[in-house]
Amino acid sequence: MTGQQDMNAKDLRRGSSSEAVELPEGERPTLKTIAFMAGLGVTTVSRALKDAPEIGRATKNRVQLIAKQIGYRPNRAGVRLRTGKTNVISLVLNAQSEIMGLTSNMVYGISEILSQTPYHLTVTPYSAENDPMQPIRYIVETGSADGIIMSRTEPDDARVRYLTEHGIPFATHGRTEMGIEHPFHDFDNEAFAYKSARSLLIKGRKKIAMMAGPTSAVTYHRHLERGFSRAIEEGGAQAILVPDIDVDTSLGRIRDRTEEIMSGQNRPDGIVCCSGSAAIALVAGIEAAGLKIGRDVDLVSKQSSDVLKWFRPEIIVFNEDVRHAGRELARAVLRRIEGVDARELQSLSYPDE
Amino acid sequence: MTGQQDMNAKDLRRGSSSEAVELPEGERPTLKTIAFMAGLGVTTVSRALKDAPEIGRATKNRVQLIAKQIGYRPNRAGVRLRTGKTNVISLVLNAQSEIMGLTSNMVYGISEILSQTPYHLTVTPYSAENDPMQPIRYIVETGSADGIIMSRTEPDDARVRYLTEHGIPFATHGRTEMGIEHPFHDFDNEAFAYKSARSLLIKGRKKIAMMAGPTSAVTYHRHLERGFSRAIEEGGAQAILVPDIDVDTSLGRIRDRTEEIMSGQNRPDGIVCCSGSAAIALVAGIEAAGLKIGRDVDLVSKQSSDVLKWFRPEIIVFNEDVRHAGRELARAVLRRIEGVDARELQSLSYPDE
DNA sequence: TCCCAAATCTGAAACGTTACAGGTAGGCTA
DNA sequence: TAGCCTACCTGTAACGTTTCAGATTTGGGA
Repeated sequence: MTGQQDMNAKDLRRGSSSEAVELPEGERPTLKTIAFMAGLGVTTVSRALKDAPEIGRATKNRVQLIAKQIGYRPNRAGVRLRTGKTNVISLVLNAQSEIMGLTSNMVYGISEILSQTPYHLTVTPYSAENDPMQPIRYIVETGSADGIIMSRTEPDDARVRYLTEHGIPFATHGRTEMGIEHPFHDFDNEAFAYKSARSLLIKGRKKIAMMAGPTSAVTYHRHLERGFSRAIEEGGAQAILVPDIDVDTSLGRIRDRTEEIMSGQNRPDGIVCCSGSAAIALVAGIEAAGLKIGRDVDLVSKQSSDVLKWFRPEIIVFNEDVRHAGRELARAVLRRIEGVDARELQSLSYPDE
Repeated sequence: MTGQQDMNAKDLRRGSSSEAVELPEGERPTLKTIAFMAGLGVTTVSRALKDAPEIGRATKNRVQLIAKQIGYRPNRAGVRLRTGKTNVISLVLNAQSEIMGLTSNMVYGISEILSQTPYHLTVTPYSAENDPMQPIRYIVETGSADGIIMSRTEPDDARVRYLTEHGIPFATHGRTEMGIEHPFHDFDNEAFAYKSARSLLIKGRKKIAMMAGPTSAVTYHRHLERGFSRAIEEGGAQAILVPDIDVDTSLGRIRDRTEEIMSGQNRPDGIVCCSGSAAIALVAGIEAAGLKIGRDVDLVSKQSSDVLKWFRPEIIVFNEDVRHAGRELARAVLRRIEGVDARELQSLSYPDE
């Protein structure tokens, strides 16, 4: 009864004030729309929708029902302006380093998780010429995301330091070595390199080379080297160093350089490669040198799509599930935003044959 | 002089009113900050920053200088709330159809253009199980983007119709056939199929098959068929139909099916393929059937990364520059948002050997 | 001298949301 | 009966921007 009277009183009050509230408006419904329909104040509606304790059970149910019925969705700009919360996760990527499907799978993995939340995903690539800090600084200065996911993590990563200092939630694809605990997901490249080298040793290969990550700059390069060296030492084999090409090198250059090396004196009889597309260029170089995979040399590669599986001649392949990495990273930033301790948001995935 | 006096008067007035404006605030500068510094009203500052005609030259210069000095950037939420303009372009993608680097290159191409504008890029993948309309509807209903870029365009595309009716700017990767003029960028798949088939005919191939786009659903499938048929007819060759596999088929299935076909009676001696990764699976199938590329059968493929260039055995390759497509599409939506006529925003790119 | 127009500038209101600081009604205690 | 607590609800202000409807000043013409 009282409620009903209130509502009428309110209608009148509203109607007489400047703007008349038309109910079946073609516009998007707002809190005001619901408030009018329910005969309540917008404050109450706002609280009812987020299950605040000071609102009665019955009212909550009624408000939530109306909201669902008319398809209410909070206006992001309103929320963002008022609270500063953007509901955006930003993926910061290096535009150069595209290891066959890496970016796409990462994006899809992240989206899988975000699609069940109010979060949107924005993608911010930066080119190699630019400072990797630039997009990060932009996001922080303009407050354009609640959390950041980034790759190409370095042992001493300026971005990690900066974001930690500013208290911005983030997760990295790859680990750091700077004594700062932060959320990450990493593929166990040490295990991959170890297993890869082992599989070559088992085939009787004795002079083994590795095509690693962007030299030393990126942390996983160190992991690869660690696993690789361990296997080499254990197997009493010889490591052949090829420091002048890495995953970032153009495929043409990789092919040419491989041909050179494979035509040289001390050529490897086994190669560990950590990128699917580079592997294809390697094969081209090897064959250009007149050698045959499986006979003169064996090749093990990591891949992040399943293309290499069908590649002939046969390459031993370990899979890195980047989509899974995307899911893990998304989950990690979200939970970090919720305040979960960074140490609980660190995960590793293992090479899968 | 007068200016100076005004400023003092204003400072005083402000200072005495409720909120004291502290200058060296650690917060992000807003219009109010500039207004205070310049001794002007926020309205004037807002107008001065966008070169409105009713503001004096001197004032504009002064305001713009201050803005630059203190690194002012408009608050997106404020603008969005007030004007409804999001400064967001949304890329809507099918998560399944990853034709080797397509997504990444598209994203990078778009970003290249957007990075010089106030626009951000959000990515919204949808899975094959879901209705392709769903993300589109979401964007329109929540007003979460000023423009949309989408791929997998169909001859009669519900999304195109919906967006056109709602007056939302968009650009498609691929053409429609529904009599609606809209911005698009397309790779000339007809020319590609024609040239590809021609190159096989020139090698003396007479029974030619094609691995086309997702059957008939997507427009470019028709273009491929048109170009293909034309070449076949002109060359008096025989087209071998393989309707049960297409680019969306899993690589494993493509390989197996290819082996079947190539082991059969009426096997093709030339194949046109429109996806790089599918080509690799094709080769696997061909070799599994005991045949040799270059001797028993020739293969022409489209590719969107340069991986196939180094693939052995040698495949004839035409390049589709998806990054360029991304740039074109981004430019198209932006100009469409500015109100440019759709017919001026339609472009085609040609196969490049 | 007065009036008008042009050139500049102005405050208030509004977009949709949440936080703050209450307000009211009803029931319970003393 | 008074006083107080609890449960529930409320209006106002604020986030930063742009739009609206003026306000003020200046210069010039009559």
